[in-house]
Formats: sequence, structure tokens, C-alpha cells
Amino acid sequence: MELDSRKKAILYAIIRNYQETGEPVGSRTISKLSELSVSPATIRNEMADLEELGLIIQPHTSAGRIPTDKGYRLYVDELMKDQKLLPASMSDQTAILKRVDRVEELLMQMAKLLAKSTRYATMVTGPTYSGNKLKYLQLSPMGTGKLLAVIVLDGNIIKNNIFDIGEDISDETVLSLNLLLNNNLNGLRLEEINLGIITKIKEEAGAYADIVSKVLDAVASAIGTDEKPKVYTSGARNIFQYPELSGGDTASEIISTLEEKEDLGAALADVHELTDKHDIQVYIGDEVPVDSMKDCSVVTATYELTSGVRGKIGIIGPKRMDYERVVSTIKDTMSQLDTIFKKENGEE
Amino acid sequence: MELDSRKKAILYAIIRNYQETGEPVGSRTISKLSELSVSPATIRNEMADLEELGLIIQPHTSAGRIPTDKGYRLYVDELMKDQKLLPASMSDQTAILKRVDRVEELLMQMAKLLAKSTRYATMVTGPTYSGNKLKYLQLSPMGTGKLLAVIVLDGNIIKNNIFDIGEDISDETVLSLNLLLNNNLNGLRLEEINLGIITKIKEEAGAYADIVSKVLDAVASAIGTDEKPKVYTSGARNIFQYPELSGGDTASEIISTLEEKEDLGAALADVHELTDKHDIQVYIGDEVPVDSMKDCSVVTATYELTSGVRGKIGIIGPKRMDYERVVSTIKDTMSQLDTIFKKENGEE
DNA sequence: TGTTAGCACTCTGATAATTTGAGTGCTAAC
DNA sequence: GTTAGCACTCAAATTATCAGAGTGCTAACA
Repeated sequence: MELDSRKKAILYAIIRNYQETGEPVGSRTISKLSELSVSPATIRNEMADLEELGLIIQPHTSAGRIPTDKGYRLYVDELMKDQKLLPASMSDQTAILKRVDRVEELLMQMAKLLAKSTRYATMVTGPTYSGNKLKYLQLSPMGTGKLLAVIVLDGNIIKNNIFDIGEDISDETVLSLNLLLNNNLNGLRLEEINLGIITKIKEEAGAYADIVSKVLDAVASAIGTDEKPKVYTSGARNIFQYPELSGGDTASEIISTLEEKEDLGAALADVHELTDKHDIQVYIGDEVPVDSMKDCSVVTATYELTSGVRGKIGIIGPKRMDYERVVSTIKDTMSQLDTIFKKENGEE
Repeated sequence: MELDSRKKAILYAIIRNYQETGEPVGSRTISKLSELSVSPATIRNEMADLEELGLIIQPHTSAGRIPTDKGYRLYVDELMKDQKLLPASMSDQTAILKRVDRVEELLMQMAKLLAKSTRYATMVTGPTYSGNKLKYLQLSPMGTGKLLAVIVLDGNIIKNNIFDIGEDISDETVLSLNLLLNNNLNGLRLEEINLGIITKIKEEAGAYADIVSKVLDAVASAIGTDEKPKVYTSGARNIFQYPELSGGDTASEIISTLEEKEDLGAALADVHELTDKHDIQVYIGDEVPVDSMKDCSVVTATYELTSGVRGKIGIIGPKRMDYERVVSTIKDTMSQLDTIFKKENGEE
């Protein structure tokens, strides 16, 4: 059986209507709603075909139809239109990303903003700094037998670590270590700090090889704290708007997953090749890589702050979410982010 | 009418029973349950009195009684017994605080632990650093016209700030500024850095007074980011266990408040005088200073990491929460925290 | 005077019966 | 291929019924 254009139109109409109402939609509704002027009976015939194709089902005899996961998939892949959103600056919700100093705050703000404008739950993972360059490394003596290492990465991301070195060293030694380390490491990407370089530095450090070793450990662990990237979430309460999610354990499970955050980070992190511009991906129902969200759909995208500093955002809603609006909202937010960030960088 | 000891016993029994079941409790139940051996009829007479005193009510005729807010208040103030909890190390839930490096992680862990062992929702505010001393201040040139300030407080709390100074300065100047600032500021509490000291430093800085001024601004703003202290929450899902909270909008409101966190921080922050050891306070129903939680009870306590570094924790549950268990769990956790922290400090 | 048994009364919550209405599939006519 | 008509189905809403828990009151009792 072929999917002719009328069947597509009907499927489209069913999905759009179900998105709004959350109720199974019947043949009469479609007949009145859609611009193709055919009788309910005709629609019924077509719907029977669509059901046979596995694109829609009846929750029970004598109910209207609702889309299946497969139906949504087809919708997302082929039927969905590129919706043009009003520029955020002109829309009534004034959902505009403000420039803030700290990346952390910006991401939190982004999560909130997306939650507000999509009216779904959102998550934003903190950026991974892979590919980032070491800009500056500063050691300072900190009391007895301790050193403070301040590590500055490209893009002015700052990390600290205080660690034991087990012995007191003089200020001059610290100074020369600083010099040594900066000379050898500055400008390198973190992956580039390999054994060869480490050995070389140790040789030059002579008697202080041990300390160098500890410093490098400290650097690794300071960076390493971002191995499990932070996840910011917002709009959890929006889950309650959708009866299909708020009933039973589902809501509880979802809220809990959003709260724990670890699972989210892991699930979002797994794929990281950039296909197109923002790498927008749609996961429907069972496709969602988080167990507790198998009743949801999740739309993810990749953002980029500065070159190589990337993270993921995700919008979590019911399967009948308004994919078109979500996608265009994401795009809009991304372009705001681009503007802000290019500008912010440009100013430096 | 007086509250004789039998009435108290009955009230106690009603509250304890209602805590377990969540169902209105009738005279028969009390008669069987409580050790005072009187007939249901007698209990009924007493219950009528308790109702007249406003300590319990009937949800409707021919239902059992449930405690009123006033009833709970009396319970908490007078009836509640000090429950001795098994030491956490011996209990089955192995809810033991582990020592971790970063304060942030420790607090998050504490929120989770409390949520797990009380089975209610929890919140933990980040510490306020008032009273903390400046241990070390480090300026480093950072590209053109920028300085990196690293601020270390007592207890090895580290803050960063990168800021513009509008002009290039030589490494030597930075070095001497470092010296100047450290000589004048180290060991001071943050409130002690007043105009007098600032003026003095500026005078000594001579031509670099402007820069000093900017550095101090940077210090202030780095510290200032904690004016709205961070709030960590956990166990939101526990709300769903209690029908009186999970129905209607209540759950949604609570979850949303927990997620937003700002309101929580504000509400917890308002009182900060330490009355007794941990300053445990119980807010029942309308007493709770957060609107969305008027149907809940909240138990708060103050923790102290190092001297003067204090924050609050809060346990959020239904009004019929097990106050005794919550209080003893808090005490237990606090003493764990003390142990860890004294030790951690001792090691330094 | 406090306690208790007995009893009529009340109200909720569960279960069952009934009704309504939306929606379908099928058939036959166009 | 399309449509009107119609019998049929099923969920959801409405109503009826019933059992049970719990009460308040009264009168008897210690």
C-alpha cells in the first residue's frame, strides 16, 4: 500500500489535532478540519489503511485514532514543516538570552528560557572542554606542604586545585616551576600533554620531578571533574500539564531522573559527532536512551560556545509534543547564543 | 478544659497512627493500640474534648480524627520523644557521609543522604562565608589589559575572577601589587575590609590606585556571587509517596519550588541566629515561610563546616511527617558532618 | 463522677447497573 | 472512488445500591 498525498494529509491532521487536544481524533473531526473536503466515511477508509500501515492506532474500538511512534517518526522525518518563529525579540514572551559572565549561569539561564518558551522540561549539559587549550598555569604555595594550582583554559575557563606535595618548597622554586611548566605547556590542548612532554618537563625539573608529577595529576583531576559534565534542568513542572505523563509513576520517575541528572548526562553524552549545524535529533518514545522517559519524546541539539567547547541541550515532552515549535525554538535560541558568544569573544 | 495526661496519650496515639496510615483514626483503633485500657466509648468522649480544643478534627461526620496544625504543634513542642537512632554505621541503609574534596559535592551528597534516609524531600543551602578570613590573594596578568584574581579564603575556599583594567601593566608591577595587597589584607575577615584599609592601600599603591580599586571590586564580586547562596535539593520524588501532596497542583508547585531554588534559599536564609546546638526548627503547615509548601511541614537545621561557615538544611514532607525520626536523622547527620570536618581540618 | 455497652444515625468508598455518546466498520447506492 | 445510512461497540459518566467504619447519645453501671 502506498502513502499517497491524501493519506499524508490525514496523518498530518491527526497528529496536529492530537497534539492540541490529547484526545483520540475521529473521522468527523478530520473531515471538518482538513481542507480536503471529503466525508467522514472516506476519511474512515483512509484511516483504516493508515492503521494497517502501523502509523495510527485506536486505543479501543469505537474511539478515534492516535499516532503510533512510527507515525510520529514519519511525521518528524517527512511531514513536518519548517516553522518560522517570530524573532524572540518581537514575540510576546520576551524570552531573550542575556549575556552573563559565568558560563554556568548562562547555561542555567538557557535551560530556563527553553523551558519557558517551549513549555516542556529541559536539560542542558555543561560543556566538555576537549580540544581546549591550556592558556596559563599558576602555582602558589599554600601553607605548609601544599600548593594551589590555578589552571586557565582558552575561553577563560578557570579551574583550581589545592594539593599536598609532602614537603615545603621555597618561593623561588615555585617561581621557577611556574616558568618551566608554562613554557612547556602553554598553548597545548589537553590531549596533547602526553608522556613525551611530561618526561621532558620532569627532566628539566631535576630534583623537583616528583612535584611536577603531582602538579600534572592535579591538572588532570581539575579538568577531570568535568568528565561527568554538569547538567542543568528546568521546567520539570511542565510534565504535569500532560495527563499521559502525570498519571501513575511516570511523573515521579521523570522528575527523579531530572533531579538526579547523572543519567541524563550519560545519555546525552554518548553521541557527539556533528552532522549538521546544530545536530538536532529527535528521539520518540522507545528511542529515548533513558529508561524512565520511554513515554516521552526528547529533542536534542548541540550548542557551541567557542570553537570546540560544546554541550548538549534536550527538550523533554510528551510524545505528542509540538516538534515543529520545539525545533524552531531551539534554532532561535541557538542563534541568540551564537550572537552573544561571538560578540563576547569579539570584545576580548 | 485541661489537657490531662490521658488526653495527651490519646493525641499522641492519634498522631503516630495517622503518620503511618494517612487515614483518619477512629476510637476503636486507639482503644486497641494504646496501652491505656479503656473502651472506645471513653476514647470518643476524650476525642470530643480534643476536638473542642482544636487539636484534632473530623474530615467529615463519621470519619476518624486527624490532627490539626495546632495538634502537631503541641506534639512537636511537648509530646515528641527524643528518639535514639541506631548509629548510621550500624543501620542497614549504610547512609554514611563520605569525605569529599569539594564543599559543593559534600553538600549535594548530604542532601541526597538525608533524602534517602528520611524519605522526604530535602534542601541544603551553600554556606555563607561571612566571618571567613582572607587567606591569600593572587593577581596574574592575563592577556592584554586583563588580570586574573584568585582569592583563597580560610578553609581553602577558592574564588576566581577575570577583569579588565584597561591598561597593560608589567609583571613587576603585578608582583608588587600582590605583595602590597597580601600584606594588607591577609587574615582579615571580609567585613573588615573597610574604607580605611582601602584608602591606606590605595595610598601605598600610588599610581596604581585605580587598579587596586578594580581588584577590590573584583574581590567583592567574587565573594558576592554567593550572596544568593546555592541551594541543593534531593528526593523530590518522595513527594509522590504522600497522596495528600501528590494530588492536585500541590505536587507540581512543590516540585517547581524545589527546582527553582531561589525561593528556598530566601526562605531559609532569613533567620540566622543560633539558638541551640544545631538550631533545629519545625515549621508546620501555614508556618512554612514558602507559599507553595503550606500543605507541608519543614524541619530546618543549621550546619557548620568550619567556624562561621554555616548553612541550612531543610527536610520537606507532609504535615504528618515523622518528626521524631527526622530530627534524630538530622542530628545523626550533623554529628557525622562534624566528625568529617574536624578531621579534615585537623589534617591540614 | 467517670466508664461502658448499646444503638440509631451518618457518611464515604466500593461495586454494580444504566445511560449516553462518540466513533467505527460495513453495505449499498451514487 | 465516494458517500449516506445504520447497526454495533465500547469508554466514560451518571445513578443506585450496599457495606462498613465511625460517631454521638443515652442509659446503665461501678
